[in-house]
Amino acid sequence: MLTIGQLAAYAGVTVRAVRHYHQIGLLAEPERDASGYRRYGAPAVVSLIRIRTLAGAGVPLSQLGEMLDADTPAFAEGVRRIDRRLRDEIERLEATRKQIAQLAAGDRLVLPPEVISYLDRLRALGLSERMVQGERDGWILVAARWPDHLREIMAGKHAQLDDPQLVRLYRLLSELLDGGDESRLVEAADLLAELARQAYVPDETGSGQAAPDDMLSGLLDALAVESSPGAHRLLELLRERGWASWTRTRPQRLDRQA
Amino acid sequence: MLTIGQLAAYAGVTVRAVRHYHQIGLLAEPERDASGYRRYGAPAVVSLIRIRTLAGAGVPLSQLGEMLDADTPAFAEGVRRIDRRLRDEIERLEATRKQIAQLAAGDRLVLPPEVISYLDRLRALGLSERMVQGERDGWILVAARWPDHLREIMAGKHAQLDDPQLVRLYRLLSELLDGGDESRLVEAADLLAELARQAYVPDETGSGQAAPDDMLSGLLDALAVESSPGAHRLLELLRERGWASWTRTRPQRLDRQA
DNA sequence: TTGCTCCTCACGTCACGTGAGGTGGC
DNA sequence: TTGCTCCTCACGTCACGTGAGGTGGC
Repeated sequence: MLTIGQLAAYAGVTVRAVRHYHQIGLLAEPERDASGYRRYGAPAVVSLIRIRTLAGAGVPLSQLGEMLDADTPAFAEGVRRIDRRLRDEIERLEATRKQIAQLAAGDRLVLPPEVISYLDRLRALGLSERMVQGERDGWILVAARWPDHLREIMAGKHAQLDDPQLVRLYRLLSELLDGGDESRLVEAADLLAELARQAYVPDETGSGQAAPDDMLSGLLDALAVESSPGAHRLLELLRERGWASWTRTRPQRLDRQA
Repeated sequence: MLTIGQLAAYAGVTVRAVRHYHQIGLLAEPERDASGYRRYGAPAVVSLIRIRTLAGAGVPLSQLGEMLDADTPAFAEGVRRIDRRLRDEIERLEATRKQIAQLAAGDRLVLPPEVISYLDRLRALGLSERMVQGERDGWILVAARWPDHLREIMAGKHAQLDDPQLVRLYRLLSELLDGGDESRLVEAADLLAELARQAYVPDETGSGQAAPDDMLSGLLDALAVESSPGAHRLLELLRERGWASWTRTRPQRLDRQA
């Protein structure tokens, strides 16, 4: 017969863990010897190993009792569910490995060269430093969240700068950020509405569905609205022109005014 | 600027988690707006994503602060350590998947056929039912702990039954379990010592180093000593014949008397 | 006799979850 | 006005860890 220490060592757990399983009723309390010590037989070892195997697979102890009591088909179904979760968890850890590697390779989140050159191009177009910093913040967020998609998204962004209408819009937004007057606001709103009307947007990122645009654009919009004084007014003007909500219909456009 | 809810949603965490990171000083408290609401900028998003990436890799929050503050080489070293742990964890989960599959495939720990046939052979040799049940318990333990090695170990065990000396030993131990007299004990001890002297043991399992023999034999010894009245006496007799400790020197032998 | 194992409370820990009770924004 | 978000305590949870104080086995 085994003491609790021998049992625990054999199953690779602590003595405290075994006592815990007794406490919550997962493992049956064995007989005691003359000194009040618990004495275990072979079946206890088997039970404990089954408990550890399932718990090691991530099954909560509270659900584990049911599984052990389940009949064969129910048990098999439980095993399938556990196996799916294990596969998901392994996938998650593989993805985490890549992310961690990116953290190290990216020299602690300095932006990749394609973003740097993009920002340089914006500067060369005469946009204000404030506008460029807003852009920079946005791209840091994208790089942190979707490092794998950054390259293709940037390719689209670079191509976009070849469109004179968009360049004009950027310049307007930049001036507005620096406190441009009402006439600029109206011009920007007209341009925005026109671009929206042309359905210019779908190809704008050059990446189609690559990035989860909704959340990102919502985020950047939120950052933009609070940081620029004219943003609320611009939104109003846009509404007058028939675009109830910029974020929902054309999320990529107003990101640019951060 | 972002509210705590937007920040949390973007990083894929709960609002409570963000507050928790503030509480323990992992994430800097941002400015508050007129209503006392926390307002976050882009850098907070980046910090939060880094925290989540590392925490998702299993780094304890208490160590995470150091990592974020570390300089580049120290950070790189930390990343390597994390990556090793991630690989280990993935390996562990893969192994767990196999174990779980065994649990289901083994129809809830019914013994595999090669063990059943082995036990049948023991019965055919005239061993008592008590002896066979002891063997059964032992093999259940082996099957639960080293399912992958069971097949090769059993092959060795089957071969072993072709040795008349070992069969003789088994019969003696079986009789002793059922209350055999002193003369049987002496005979068994002589036979054990002789088998040990012949260095018969190293090939006994037929599997070399396949199973972690020490722990298993220690366990089975413990189960055996308590369950059979003659075990202590047999150990004494064995000591008289120059075998100070059966478990240490020839662990495979006395397993058989369970 | 010393050191190790065992026993039972019972509080601590880690990373949040979950109301409790109240205020602010659309 | 209603519903949703935000705020601060503060207790709860999960799976044990960790002494506290005492007894038993070699």
